[in-house]
Amino acid sequence: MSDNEKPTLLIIDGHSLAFRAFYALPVDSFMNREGQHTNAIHGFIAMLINLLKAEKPTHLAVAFDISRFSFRTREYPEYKGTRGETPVEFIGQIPLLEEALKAMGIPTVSKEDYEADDILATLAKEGAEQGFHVYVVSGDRDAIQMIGDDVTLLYPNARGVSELKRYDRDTVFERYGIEPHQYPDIAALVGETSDNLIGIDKVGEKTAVKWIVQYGSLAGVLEHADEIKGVVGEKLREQKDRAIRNRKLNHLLTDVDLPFGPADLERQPIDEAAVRAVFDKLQFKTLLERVIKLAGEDGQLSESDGSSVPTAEVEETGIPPVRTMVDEELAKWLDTQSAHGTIALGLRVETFVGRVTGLGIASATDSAYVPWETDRPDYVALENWLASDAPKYLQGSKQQLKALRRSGLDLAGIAFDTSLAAWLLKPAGKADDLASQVYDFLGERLPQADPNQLVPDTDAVSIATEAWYVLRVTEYLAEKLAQTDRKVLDEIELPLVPVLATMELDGITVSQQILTKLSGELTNVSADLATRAYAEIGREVNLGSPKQLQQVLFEELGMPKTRANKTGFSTDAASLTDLQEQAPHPFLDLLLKHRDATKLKQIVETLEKAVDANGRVHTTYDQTGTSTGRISSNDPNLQNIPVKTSVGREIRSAFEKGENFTTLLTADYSQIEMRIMAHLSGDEGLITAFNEGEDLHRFVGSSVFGVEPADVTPLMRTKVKAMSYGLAYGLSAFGLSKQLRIESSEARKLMTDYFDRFGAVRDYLRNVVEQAKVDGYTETIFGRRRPFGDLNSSNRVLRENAERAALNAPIQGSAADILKIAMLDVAADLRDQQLGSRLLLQVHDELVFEVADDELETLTAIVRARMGGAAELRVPLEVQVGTGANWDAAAH
DNA sequence: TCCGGGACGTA
DNA sequence: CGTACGTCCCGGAT
Repeated sequence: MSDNEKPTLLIIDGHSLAFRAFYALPVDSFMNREGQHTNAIHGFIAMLINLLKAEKPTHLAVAFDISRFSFRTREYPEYKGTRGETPVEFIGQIPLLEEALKAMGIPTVSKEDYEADDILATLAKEGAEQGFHVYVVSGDRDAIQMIGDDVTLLYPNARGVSELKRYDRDTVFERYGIEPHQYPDIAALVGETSDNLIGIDKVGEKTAVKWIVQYGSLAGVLEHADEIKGVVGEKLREQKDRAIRNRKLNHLLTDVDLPFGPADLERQPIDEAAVRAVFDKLQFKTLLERVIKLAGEDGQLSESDGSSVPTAEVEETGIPPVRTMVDEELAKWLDTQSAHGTIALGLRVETFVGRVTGLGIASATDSAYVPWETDRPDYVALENWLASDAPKYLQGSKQQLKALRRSGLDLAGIAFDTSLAAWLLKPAGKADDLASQVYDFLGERLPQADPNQLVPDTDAVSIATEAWYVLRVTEYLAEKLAQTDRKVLDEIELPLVPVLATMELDGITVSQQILTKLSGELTNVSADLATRAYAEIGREVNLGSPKQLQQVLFEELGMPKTRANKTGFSTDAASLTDLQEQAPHPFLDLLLKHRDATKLKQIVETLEKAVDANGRVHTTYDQTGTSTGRISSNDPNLQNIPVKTSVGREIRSAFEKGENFTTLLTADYSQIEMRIMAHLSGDEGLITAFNEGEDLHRFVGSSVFGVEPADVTPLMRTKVKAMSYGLAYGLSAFGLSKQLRIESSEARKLMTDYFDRFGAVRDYLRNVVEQAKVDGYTETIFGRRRPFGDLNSSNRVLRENAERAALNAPIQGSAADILKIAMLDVAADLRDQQLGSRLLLQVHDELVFEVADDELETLTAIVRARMGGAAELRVPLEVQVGTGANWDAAAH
């Protein structure tokens, strides 16, 4: 029997969810005419509606604790003793909630002397045995032990209750590295503050997991307690009774005697009259509509289709009514509204807990809601339309494309994205969601509709109405966008969306083994360095606290003051290095090394957490993350993986080729920004340097210092290199002198000599800023604009900051454009030639590929041709290619 | 729990 | 007194 044929049992820990809702929603905004607070009830029911829509359970129940006393408090009176008094506003909400649930036909269950979690555990076990797929909703971590092949836990995120996270065996393994049934063993060792259960001192999650993996269970750990070395071992032996007690208490009973079993919990029709009465008493008007509508959709209510918005609203705003459609009606509607796929429609994908639950599709005059259920045969027309080139307008298309792909659907024909367009118009600051765009651009209010919202504080409009708003925002933005930016949107940004989405979904293999080894080593190294550092100053400080370090360095050790910052004096690496010269002290060196080790340790540990069940790490690229046109990478950031030090390169070596691939291939542009400067400035000297010079910096050095290339010393080369790179950032003589640690007079002379030889570069850089002052924006080679407001500011700091940014923008931005074009061209070749090799990473001037068997030669040729030919400049674009089994080995 | 600042990794 | 990012930790405010 496949999972989607199985009956679904949804069971909820009522108290824990109501309590979360209570803290998530403002108490004062929810009160009925009798002065009864209702925020917890409102939040709970809103969440419940979402769950019913998303999971479509066939059976369900809500379990409640009867009191805060149970067999556990009898055995251990301190159990849950840290919990304060129940807030007075919460009192009275639970009975009302139970009343509302009863009216909705939802069974509630509780039992004297037991906690709700015991009831859930019993029902979960019975349900799984009887062929159900069970969803347990609980905010108690002990519920993890219930998870199994047929039991999924939905757990509210730490951040309030706005999202539920799905935990199955795989996610538990990813998160903790153990099987769900082992979780109570971990918790017993670590302790659980919210239950007032104290664990073994010095034992955190990491240690507990290590032990349990090694010895299999808590019993195994205790058996081998004598073998465990160090302070933790002693603590374990001293305090093992705590773990034993904790384990006894956190074990959930699975044999509670209940008056009914899972099969008796079939969903019942709602009692509409009773629901109206209770909801009226609670003054839940919008929730009432949603409950009635939901019952209608599920066929649990005969009348009221509830699927169209009130006509009054239509007259006020011009929003077309939403029609819910499937099957032939949908097929026909799609064909008509899109005029056989020639007219663009607004599209919006509704998701809940990462799954597609519905689609909103809109034309200017009509909108449709399509509930999404897997395995429906009649979506062929919809699937064809989605996968076709028929134009669609979206907001935030990449995320929705990914959701569709995960649900087995493909999406093509992305013809506009209001997020990308708004970013091109104004590339600074954070990207706006649809509601903000509707407000900012149209001046209308769109009730927030976060698809993952567990407790929406307002009623969302239909996803179909959102799709209609996407069309309207598109209309506004399309008119605002400059011709040049429109071209960038159409030819670069929009086609890049599916390329980035694929890269994100593919991910890259990262070796857990290497990371684990590194993290162990770095932990030891940093602990050792810390101990030695403490010895030097005779006390322990938090080496990660700049404030405490200031105390040590400038007050206790009386060192000379460094560069000032807002909190006192800087303790950054440059300042510490300076100090080491002026007032040598062994502490400084140890501190620097400790910083180094802990930083790398953090990076390794962050990466470890990001590895998925398939051993791959998936970043998210932010296409609207920069003001220059670059893309940024986050969660985790794979664009700042260390490379400069040897330990850094070890981290890089953990990035490996995938199992069915022969090698990784990296390709990067050499000196792309300098080449762009040569192109844009037209400086003959620099152009010659690129066309003839084997070693650019040697060539430039010979010119600046007036010696033969062969006579350029390493020192001269270093100076010229720093000068050249600094140019594109607006480096000053002062900055150059500091970086090279030379006199400012020498730095000034270096700059003068440089510009004597490469005068057109100076003229260009000046001209960029002058032109930007007139135009109010800069422009890249491909027409990407970046507006500047502060170039004529009377505030010198603001103005000069803007000047440097303006000077850099066309250079960094053009380089970004070029790599994006290269990515598109390479991706097109890979697709057209049906190759198995895949583009995995982008790091501003570098691409990383995974090479399929027998494709190395073909891919190398494609990469060289496409990257080298991405732009026609007055200097060649040089591409360096390297291969190897891991990212470090593939570097050249 | 949130937020700014400091520090530091990358191109 | 060098551009563009993201993430971690700390510490003070909430």
